[in-house]
Amino acid sequence: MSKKTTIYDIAKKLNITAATVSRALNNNPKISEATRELVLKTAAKMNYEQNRLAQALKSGKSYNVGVIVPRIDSNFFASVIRGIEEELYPMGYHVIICQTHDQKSLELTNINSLLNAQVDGVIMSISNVNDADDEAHVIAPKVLEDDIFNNLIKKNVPLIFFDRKKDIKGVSSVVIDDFRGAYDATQHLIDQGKKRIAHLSNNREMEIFKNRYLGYKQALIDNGIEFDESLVIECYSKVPDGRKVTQKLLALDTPPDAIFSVSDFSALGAIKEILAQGLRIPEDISVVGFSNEPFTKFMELSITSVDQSPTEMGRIAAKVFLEEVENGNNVKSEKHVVLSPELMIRKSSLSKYSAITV
Amino acid sequence: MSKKTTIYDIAKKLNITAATVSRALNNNPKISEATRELVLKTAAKMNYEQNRLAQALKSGKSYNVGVIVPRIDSNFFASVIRGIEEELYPMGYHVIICQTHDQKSLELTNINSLLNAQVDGVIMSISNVNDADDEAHVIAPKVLEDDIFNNLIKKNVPLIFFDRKKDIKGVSSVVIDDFRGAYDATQHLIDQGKKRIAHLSNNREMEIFKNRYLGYKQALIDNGIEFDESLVIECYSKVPDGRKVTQKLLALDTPPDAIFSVSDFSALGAIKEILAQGLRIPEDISVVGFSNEPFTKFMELSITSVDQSPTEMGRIAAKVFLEEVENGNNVKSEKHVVLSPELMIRKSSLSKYSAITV
DNA sequence: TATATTTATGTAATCGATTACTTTAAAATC
DNA sequence: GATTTTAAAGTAATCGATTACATAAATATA
Repeated sequence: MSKKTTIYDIAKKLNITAATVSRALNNNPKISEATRELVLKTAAKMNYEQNRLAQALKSGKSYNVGVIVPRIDSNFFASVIRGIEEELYPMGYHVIICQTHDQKSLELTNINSLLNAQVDGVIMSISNVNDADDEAHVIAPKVLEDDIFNNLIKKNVPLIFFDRKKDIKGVSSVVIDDFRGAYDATQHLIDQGKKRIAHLSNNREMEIFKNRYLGYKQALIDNGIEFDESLVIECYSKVPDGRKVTQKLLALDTPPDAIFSVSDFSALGAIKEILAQGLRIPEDISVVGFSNEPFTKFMELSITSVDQSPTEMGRIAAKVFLEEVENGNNVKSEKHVVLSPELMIRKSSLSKYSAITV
Repeated sequence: MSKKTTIYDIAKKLNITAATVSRALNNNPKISEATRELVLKTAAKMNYEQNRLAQALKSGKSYNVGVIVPRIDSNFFASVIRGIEEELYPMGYHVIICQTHDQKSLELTNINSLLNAQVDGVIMSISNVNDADDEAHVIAPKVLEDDIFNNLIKKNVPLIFFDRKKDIKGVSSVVIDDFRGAYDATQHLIDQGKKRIAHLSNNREMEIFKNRYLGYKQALIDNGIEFDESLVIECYSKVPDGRKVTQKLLALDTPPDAIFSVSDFSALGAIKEILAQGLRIPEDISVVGFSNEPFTKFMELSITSVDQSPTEMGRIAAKVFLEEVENGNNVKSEKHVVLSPELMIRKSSLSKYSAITV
């Protein structure tokens, strides 16, 4: 009952060979119109469906693409994935999604596992280095940070970074202009009359966080505001972490009058702490986040944030992948796409009468 | 350079046959310890990696499992997926995630596409019927609602529903006790002194929404409160929709003093509308949501909600799948797991001095 | 020592689809 | 009518791994 029909079944029924059936199904020109129609009709009648595994084995292409993200439970990554899917599904590709939960060890495991599954490419946002990694060392003692990706590159499997990238020869990337996003956010705070702007950063070995830091710094300098290193604190992009470090900032002799965070989640933590201490937002302290997560808009006290057009980012990453696949083994030319960020101005930073973006 | 080593390469190098190599790699007992070690060492040296496509073709198992959800951009579904992954990854399975965005047409497309990819099973939460579906009719004119799943069942591909299920012979499911979750939430509101409790429902052709509705109703009856149909409104599980229908509720001659919503998102919409109209929460109106999305805890005005232990739900769904796979073609015995919900009491419904859960 | 029994390996088919190469038959050309 | 060209279909190898069956070599038993 559940045995699947193969081209051999069709061939037998029609008294022709499997080769002919295959040609008919693949629109091969070397076949008569009559047999093609006959095969097509019979195939439909017999409920034939191509076995993609066999096809994949023969062609060396699995039509599966791996997508590795820190977590899918964030609007940003979910939206990027949606963009990727929108672009790849119509081309016959499937997307295998892997989460690293920001653990390097899982990143390694995932890549090997995808490689093993014969994916035709990997689109990923790299993880923050923050696990003890003991386990990883047991599993793969000698694998260094860069070897993870070299493994992919050696096998000629297209790799595309988005958002959290790394400069690796031959690897393309799609990011937003983080420097500008941070610059604009900081400039906005200055425009609102803020003078002592703190910065919730994150691991600055990662380009996105380094660039946001630099954009923030440059905006201060360009406005003649002294840069104060003590107002820059690193913390994970989580609510409790944001809250914890804000506590420290508020305990300073001269606490900040604004906070620009690299993450909406730590920005939310900051807000909770500020309100808990009985301070007013934005009158006493303004807050700006990054990523434009939906909750920033939902909050009663809506949060100003930098939009990264994630769906667009995903679509473009997918397009770059498709280009590389078509290029095949040709000399791989890196492609680097930089999208423009957009500041969404909301209540958490709007001191005056200006308009709210959304 | 990038040609992958196969067992034939290893065989040639060692002057043995591929069969022997295969046996050595698969821990087949019919082989000498000496050759096994030799093969293993050589394989490692030659960077051998098994081609899963070939293996899949031979065994008829792809070691891919499809997971279909309305959207991944919700903590609930993302957590279920995480649970599934935690259980399946160690067993060598990969998870292909598909989103339907609550469109039946996409549900159909996804299932066919997964079938085509030779997945070993499908774990899914069905979609709400809410698209015009014109496109779907063009693509697959005659496919009726139930045929979608029959297609899977006929091919003997294990299907497991979670959360949003449907009663289909031979199909297992993992859900929470929605009736109880709703009953507990409503009872809680009554305990807080509320007497006129509205209910934001959703398409009650779906079991989960029907059961939540029934639980709500039963709690009223058990407490001697008259059930008022005009206080029950259906709306999509989205913020703007929740807000819209709340507007109607507040415009009633006798507006409600509490709202129990089947969704945290529509609950949030309700809260926005209530506050916008200058009413107080929970003094004037209490609000309880469903799903325990993280934002319900994050809000300054935290939202009472029903937790569905999504990670657990995912793990169990995966386990049920594994059981069915092991059972193979044996008579399939349906398995129906029902998890217990937990009411998380927070500010949005806490009139008195009782304790907040989290 | 001859025979029976293990043990280790080889041979070849299989999973389903594709494709270079060949063959057959029909149509075109001289 | 004989020969060349073209169209359509067949043959068989291939992708990489697995495995039932066959065989050879080593060991145990009589």
